[in-house]
Amino acid sequence: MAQSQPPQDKRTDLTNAAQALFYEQGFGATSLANVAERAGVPLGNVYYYFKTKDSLVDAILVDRRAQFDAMAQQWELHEDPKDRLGAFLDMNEASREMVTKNGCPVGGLCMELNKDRSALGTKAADVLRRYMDWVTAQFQAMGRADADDLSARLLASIQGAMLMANTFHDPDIISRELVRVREWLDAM
Amino acid sequence: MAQSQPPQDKRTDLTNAAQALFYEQGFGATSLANVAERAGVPLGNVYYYFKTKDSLVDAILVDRRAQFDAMAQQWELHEDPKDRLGAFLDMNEASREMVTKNGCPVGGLCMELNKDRSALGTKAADVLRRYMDWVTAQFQAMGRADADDLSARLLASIQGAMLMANTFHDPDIISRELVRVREWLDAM
DNA sequence: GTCTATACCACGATAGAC
DNA sequence: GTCTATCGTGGTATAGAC
Repeated sequence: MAQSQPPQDKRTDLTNAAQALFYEQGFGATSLANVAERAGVPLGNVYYYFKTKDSLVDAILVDRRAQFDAMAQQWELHEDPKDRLGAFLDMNEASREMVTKNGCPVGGLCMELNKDRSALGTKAADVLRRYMDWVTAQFQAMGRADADDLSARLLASIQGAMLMANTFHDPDIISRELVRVREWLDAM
Repeated sequence: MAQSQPPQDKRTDLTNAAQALFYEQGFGATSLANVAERAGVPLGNVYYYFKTKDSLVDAILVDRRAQFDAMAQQWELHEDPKDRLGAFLDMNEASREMVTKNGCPVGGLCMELNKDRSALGTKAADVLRRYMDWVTAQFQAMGRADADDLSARLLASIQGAMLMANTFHDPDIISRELVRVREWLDAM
């Protein structure tokens, strides 16, 4: 009974390595040998934890969703939904340097996995959908009837700023867009 | 002297096929065999026109720039710079179904080629930069001192809407964003 | 559960006949 | 200029000893 599933550590090492590499290089450009090396695990052993490469990216998509849920839980400590959205914007501001280097972790996967692979594309979209739903909920709490539209607008402006910041290597594009979003929110 | 360089047709067939496939599937996911087949050219012959796969995507980047220049030339028939930007928005509205299926042709390449390949990433960024510069020029013609910032804002909102429309398979995200951009422009 | 060796295939690129 | 055949590499995935 003791330690029925103890070597989950290795599995975690693999998902962490994969998450980093898929983000930095993209899914297609990352080999399982890369992941194994970064995780300090022999290549052959990867297949004990993940039958296919697809199932590995599937696992990191689940991780990303859980990471969002954990952050959202913190943001929801604010009473005012407007402050919750402000906390969400703070997170985006804090990650601007990373995003300028490698793009949006979620948006990048959505774009790449939607290119051909309908199965994985849908699962990547589910992660972004989680962002959408949460932001929508905040606008609803603010009593806005057009919460869904406002949410799409907020996320689109951030996604676009992240893509341009990444393309032009300029983190200020993100900062300036976030300032505008804050003004727009404050005026509501 | 007659027909000194007549078989440029085959080269054009190859770049057209590559442009379509890189857009639909991404650069990394498209093999030269795919391109050759789509163009109706035997695989080995591809290398007569393009020494490497990189030089092929390089050529289609040049094409995309030329395609933009040709469109911009049309838009500039409008006297009022605000109308020129309106024509640019019309183009985006017209391509919303295509973008919903496969994402932004320029943004997609910028994201993918910026992931690892610094050389090609810069060249892809140059295409988006061309959009930026043109939009900036219109805002300058409108007498706006913050033309560069306004341009980044306009393009970011469109890029973000395109990414979300593609992710969620919903072209209306693009249309709604374009309506807002038009209102924002009209109020200037 | 772990790791080595390897099967198998697809890709980019080249050689060389025509 | 065109096309076939193929080389070499590197990828996913598996077999099987430990």
